Amino acid sequence: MRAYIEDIAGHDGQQVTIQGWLHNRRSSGKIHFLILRDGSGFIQAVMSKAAVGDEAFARAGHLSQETALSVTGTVRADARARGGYEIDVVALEVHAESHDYPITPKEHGVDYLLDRRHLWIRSERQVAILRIRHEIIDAVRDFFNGRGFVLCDTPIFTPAACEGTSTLFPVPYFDDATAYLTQSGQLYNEANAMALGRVYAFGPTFRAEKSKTRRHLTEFWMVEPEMAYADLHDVIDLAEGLIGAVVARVLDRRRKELAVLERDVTRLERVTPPFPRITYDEAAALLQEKGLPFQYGTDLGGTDETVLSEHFDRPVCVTHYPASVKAFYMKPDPGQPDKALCVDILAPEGYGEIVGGGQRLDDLDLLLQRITEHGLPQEAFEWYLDLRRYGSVPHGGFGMGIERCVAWICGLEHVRETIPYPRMLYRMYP
RNA sequence: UCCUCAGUAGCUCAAUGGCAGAGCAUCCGGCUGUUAACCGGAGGGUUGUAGGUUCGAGUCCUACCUGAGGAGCCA
Repeated sequence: MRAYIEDIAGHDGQQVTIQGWLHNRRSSGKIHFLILRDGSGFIQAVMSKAAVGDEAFARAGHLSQETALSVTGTVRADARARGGYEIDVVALEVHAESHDYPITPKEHGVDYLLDRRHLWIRSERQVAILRIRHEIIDAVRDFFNGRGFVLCDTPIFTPAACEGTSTLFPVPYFDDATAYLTQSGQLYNEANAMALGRVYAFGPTFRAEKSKTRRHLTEFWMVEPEMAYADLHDVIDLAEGLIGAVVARVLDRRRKELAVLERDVTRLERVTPPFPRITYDEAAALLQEKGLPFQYGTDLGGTDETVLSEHFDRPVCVTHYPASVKAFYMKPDPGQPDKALCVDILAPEGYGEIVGGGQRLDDLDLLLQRITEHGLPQEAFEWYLDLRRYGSVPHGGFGMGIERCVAWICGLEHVRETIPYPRMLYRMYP
């Protein structure tokens, strides 16, 4: 009977066939220990010379790392085994050999591993990370789908460097036209929300910034919800609920993977709403109190984010940034027009910004004024301005970066391990 | 674009300016409970590239290349 390693506990005492690859092998004269992996897990198969005969035993002694094989044997609970079960081998079939597999069970450098990312993802640690990534994405979808949000994706090709701030990737688009890879579905999301009420987009995002830090990729995934008839508090409540639900889901279903990563789960167990909410002014005071060379009125830098997020034991919501450091479409606070109704959520343990969003500017005249102030071409935004001409309502939303979220929940040093094939400033292979 | 660090065997790393080394991987042999198994043996080198200093350079100097971390930048 074919069985997957993740289901092995349900086959105790039965004879099963595992189809997979040889992860590692140890040998002790008349007994081989074969560590198998099949994508769903890892398990130790025990092959004794007495059980399979001299010839088959000798052959198994030469199997190399990542040989594709099927192993048939009896499942047996064993306290000595990691995972609690082993397989006593009665037969072994090799499907394809593997010679000189480059990733040995010893240490390797980052550059070496990234050049072999297509093989690196076979390792136990990388499999754990990618399964947690899957769980996070699944939890995000369930969260929105269960709250009446409609998945409504936004285009990857966009017509112009719309917001005039971040650097975009240009792409030839027939004849003499140039398209740009999206840096955010934000503007289209607002149109979608006016059509469907509550929507979310979930797709890749591209930034051509020459950023070379542990928090940056040139291609990353972002989930962006947007709600009609919503204010800043609704946006913060939603983001808080999402983060709480995602962390709870991973803690509930991916304990094993977190253990592989040696993640301190007590730090994650504390991540329950409500999260602390502070204003930009309060954050600035806190930073100055801690003696950081922070200049009031500017955006928070990487160090500032790290210090702030380490000050709290759960994600912290920072609101009301100066309007001047935020995008043109942010709605100013009626009580203090120089501040924007925006929120950034900083993950704890120094992981920095994972969410950015706020309430959108819904007044036509003020939006026109902002477009002018930012030196943006009004004609490119006519469709966006239409949203204010035909039944404008208070609305808002946010974007959450999946890779930063995965890095935080997994406790990783760098976002490059959070996506199967990271795209970075100087790396596009494999 | 700038700053810092690194580049030596397939991999991870040693080597005071004085014979190019170890562990792992590979191959051969040993071991019936191993957990990155262990023990013994063998093969494996244009020290990133190009110059320079020196009796002598992996080591010091210059330039370049490649990578890493950070800054700037990044709603």
